[in-house]
Amino acid sequence: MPELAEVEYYRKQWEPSRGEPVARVLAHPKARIYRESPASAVVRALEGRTFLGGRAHGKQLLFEFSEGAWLGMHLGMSGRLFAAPPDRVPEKSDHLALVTPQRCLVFSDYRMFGKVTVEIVGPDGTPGSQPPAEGATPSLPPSWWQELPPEVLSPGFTKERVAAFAKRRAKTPLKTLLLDQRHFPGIGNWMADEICWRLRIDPRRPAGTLDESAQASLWRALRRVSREALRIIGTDWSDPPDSWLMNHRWRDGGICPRPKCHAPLVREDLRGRTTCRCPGCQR
DNA sequence: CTATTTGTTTATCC
DNA sequence: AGGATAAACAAATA
Repeated sequence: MPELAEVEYYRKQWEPSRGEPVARVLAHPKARIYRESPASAVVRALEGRTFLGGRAHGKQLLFEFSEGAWLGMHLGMSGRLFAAPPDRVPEKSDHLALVTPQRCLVFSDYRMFGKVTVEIVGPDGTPGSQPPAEGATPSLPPSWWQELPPEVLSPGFTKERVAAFAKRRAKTPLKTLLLDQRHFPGIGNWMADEICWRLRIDPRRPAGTLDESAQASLWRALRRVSREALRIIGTDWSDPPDSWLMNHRWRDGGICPRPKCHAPLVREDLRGRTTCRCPGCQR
């Protein structure tokens, strides 16, 4: 489910525990989310350390703990984060729970397309199993985090990057292009459809058919949708206004919300993903 | 019982 | 080499 705005919302759910010690870590050893870092390693790395807070980058999450411990996370299709009372009895899909004096921080993911990773990073940024010395400088994030592409709302995300990518993948449908996390981190299925719809461009259109002005429009629409989604959904999961395609895309018989269009929306498969478009205003 | 799902990775072919 | 494509992963919900 989660795209960049939902991921940001989930990140915030653990924030109230900033500064709290992790007394106990509950991890289901057989869960597929531990396919990279075994549950035992996650427990060992986090138990007894202090939770220092989290950050989001597109669909990626990174939580920091004292003494250079970092918990990486991807929510997959069905992952979600929430805070519960500290005496919570874990439910079936609660694959990871961090128990602090005040709360139980839960990662729940019934489909288990999500994953967690854990890494201990030395004060010089090198991965190491030894905790840094007392009074050491704060550790840097793991290298994989530092190598992520520029976020869509960051200065590094330029029109030129978008144009170059569209040119290189000229035959790829625009919607498929937008789902590429190496270039558009955090854009998922509904945001990609929303962006194409705002541009009035058919999501099946080859990316190479966009001229310079359409590429610039793409850059703007992508950033506007991201910014507004973060503001509306990322803060408290409010519903976007009905002027957005999103509120109409899943219902059978949905109608295009664009003023003076109101054509029936079409839902069909595009490269394996359900895609919603308006045949009336998207060309 | 069948179809569907807001995601990523991997294998395979070109 | 790198792009295109389909399948695999897994479980709840309609």
